[in-house]
Amino acid sequence: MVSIEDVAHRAGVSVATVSRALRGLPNVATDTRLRVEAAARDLDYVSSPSAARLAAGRTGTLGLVLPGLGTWFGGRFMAYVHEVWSDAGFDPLLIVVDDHSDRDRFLRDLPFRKRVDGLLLLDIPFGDDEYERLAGTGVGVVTAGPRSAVVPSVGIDDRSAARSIVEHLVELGHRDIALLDGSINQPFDYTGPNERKIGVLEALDAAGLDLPDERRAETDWTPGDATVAMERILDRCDEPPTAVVCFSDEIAVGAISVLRQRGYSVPRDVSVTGFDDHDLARHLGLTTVHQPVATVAARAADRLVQLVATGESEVRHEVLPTRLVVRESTAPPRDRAPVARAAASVGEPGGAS
Amino acid sequence: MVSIEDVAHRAGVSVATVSRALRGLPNVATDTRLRVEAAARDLDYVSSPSAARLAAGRTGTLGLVLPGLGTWFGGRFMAYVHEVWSDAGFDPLLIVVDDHSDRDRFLRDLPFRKRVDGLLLLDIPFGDDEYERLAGTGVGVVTAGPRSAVVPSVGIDDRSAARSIVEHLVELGHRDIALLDGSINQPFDYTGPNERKIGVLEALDAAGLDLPDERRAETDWTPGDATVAMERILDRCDEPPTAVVCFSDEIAVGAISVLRQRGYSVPRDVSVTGFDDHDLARHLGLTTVHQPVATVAARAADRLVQLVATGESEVRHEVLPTRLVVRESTAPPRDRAPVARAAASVGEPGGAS
DNA sequence: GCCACGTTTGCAAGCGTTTGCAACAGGCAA
DNA sequence: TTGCCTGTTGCAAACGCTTGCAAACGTGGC
Repeated sequence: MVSIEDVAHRAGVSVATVSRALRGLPNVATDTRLRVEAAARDLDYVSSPSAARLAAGRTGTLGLVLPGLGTWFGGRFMAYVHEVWSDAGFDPLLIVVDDHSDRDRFLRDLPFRKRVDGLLLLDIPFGDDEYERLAGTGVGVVTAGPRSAVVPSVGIDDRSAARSIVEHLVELGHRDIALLDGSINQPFDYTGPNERKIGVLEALDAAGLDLPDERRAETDWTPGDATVAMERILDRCDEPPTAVVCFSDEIAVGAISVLRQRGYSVPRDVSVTGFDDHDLARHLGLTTVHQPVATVAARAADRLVQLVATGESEVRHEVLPTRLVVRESTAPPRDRAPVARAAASVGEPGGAS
Repeated sequence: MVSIEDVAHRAGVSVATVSRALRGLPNVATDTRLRVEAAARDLDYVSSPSAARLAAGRTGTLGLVLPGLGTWFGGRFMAYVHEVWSDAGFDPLLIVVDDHSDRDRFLRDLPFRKRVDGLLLLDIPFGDDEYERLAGTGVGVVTAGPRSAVVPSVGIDDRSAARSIVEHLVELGHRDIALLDGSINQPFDYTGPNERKIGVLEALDAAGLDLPDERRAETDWTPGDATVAMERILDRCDEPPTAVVCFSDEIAVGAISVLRQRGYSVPRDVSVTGFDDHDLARHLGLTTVHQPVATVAARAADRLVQLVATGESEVRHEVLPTRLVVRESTAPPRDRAPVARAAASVGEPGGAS
């Protein structure tokens, strides 16, 4: 293994100079730099991150703390963050905080100590004192989603986004609206979903509508579980709802599949809305709220890089716009004639009744 | 920052003993170990990975080289690998090799040197000499997908999986089969897709069918591009195909959306098949091939861990089973009556004509 | 021709571990 | 009692870099 010392010998300078030259520090004469670079190239030298990190006292690593990569959103977010961080010369360290015990352990053990220079917390809310505890370890902290007084954040306005979905349905004339919440089995109230819930309730309230318990069910964010939840709602209601609000596009797909199996046509009998604007949503004709995952992720990632680099400490909150995207899964409710409970149209993928 | 030395003082032993005790090495007396552990706990000590790595000459990191995290498959794969590796105490390092220039640069610069102990190559095929070059850097190498004589691998039999899809269509009576290939804009022939192509051609051949150019188009694996490809096929063919084979479920969704927009009913007018068994495939009623992403990823990840730990060098190839999953997007072709070119049924998400 | 000054370079002390080797303590057989 | 062996421990040398400080080296102004 060729080390910095070998390069120093070959270039006829000290290791200190090699270090400075190769990292592009300013106080190196141009011809020296050239000579060093040539030597490094000749020897095919690559520097050892471990050694550099130890010596410099930085980890060159940033932590991304998120609730699982299983969802479309989580995977996407991680991809964008990765890109920004690698470009900035940081290695990402993934920390999955999936349930309550994960969260407790995370907070108790602070498992990122000596491993990261900064932390990006996605959608996992903490109390102010908990943020203090995290920041108290000396790492920079930025959140994507949760807003608090102590750490900067980047996010969307989940509440008003959710409101706009419901308003859309109300405008179409819906009054019997059901909610497929995403929170069961979840460690805690993820900020986003929680805000969405509030938004939905606000909008319903403003329209003079209510949300009886039987028109509401919780899911674990997977389409599979969404089918169970949708079935529960249908089983419990005398009249099916005319519209179903879902907290993610994936949930919406599950809901739609159940509705169709039961012989309801979407959107003729029941309108369904999603949330996210999943890659497939457009091709499935799903009415949803577009949220700029790429931008949120990139901005948050970048903010953390800046914070770590400059040590700036301004607690600024960035809110990125969402956009209601109306597609074919929503329509005015039709007159409440008895629903034709035909068998699901087998052989029709996502097929209509 | 509390260091190993502080712990040593507190426990009244040398740093060497602390190091050994905390790592669970055998040659430490039980009561010493206990004393050390207590001291470490009292001081809230965590060891510095950088220092440990430098001293031990290992990086504690494994590299995952893949073509992007954008697809469902990529994201999923990465998630499972991450889980296995963190449990084994390794940090994953993601290296995205997205196109030809990425690949060249990867091979030229070997950017993982001094950064990883091993490399897991997903679906990016190299020549034997290139594998030699990679392994020549001293890191362990395992592939997921490509098979070669020099490195161990884990994968599926893409070829026979693709064959089974086509056989299914042939059995249903289809003779005009189109192919939505996934390879345009791709850096190179990803192993999987390439094998799938061969499988499709083999099966068509065996059935005495051919695949004229106009019934074949390439996509970049996104549903959006799949729509373009599907349109191209429809525009070029006098008669539309009665079945469309797609190289991923995401491509299939794009294809279906175009078909429906053009007024074809799936599967009544055209059958469509996917590949992967995407989370949503079930709820979309998509006929596809299930491939065990979780198992492939976990096995491959684990194989690399073993290889790095033990230095074993057996080149074994593991092939995991796939399974044809017939759902509602395929059916026998209907008689070739002129197709009713009705307008797309607006308001029907993925709606049938 | 001298001095002060800015630029470039080298010296050497870390950074916090791991690990080969030697030392040491007891226990046991001779 | 002595010697040997096993099981524990400590010493100290790496590991390969970064960086504060001081020295060396011009340079231009006087």
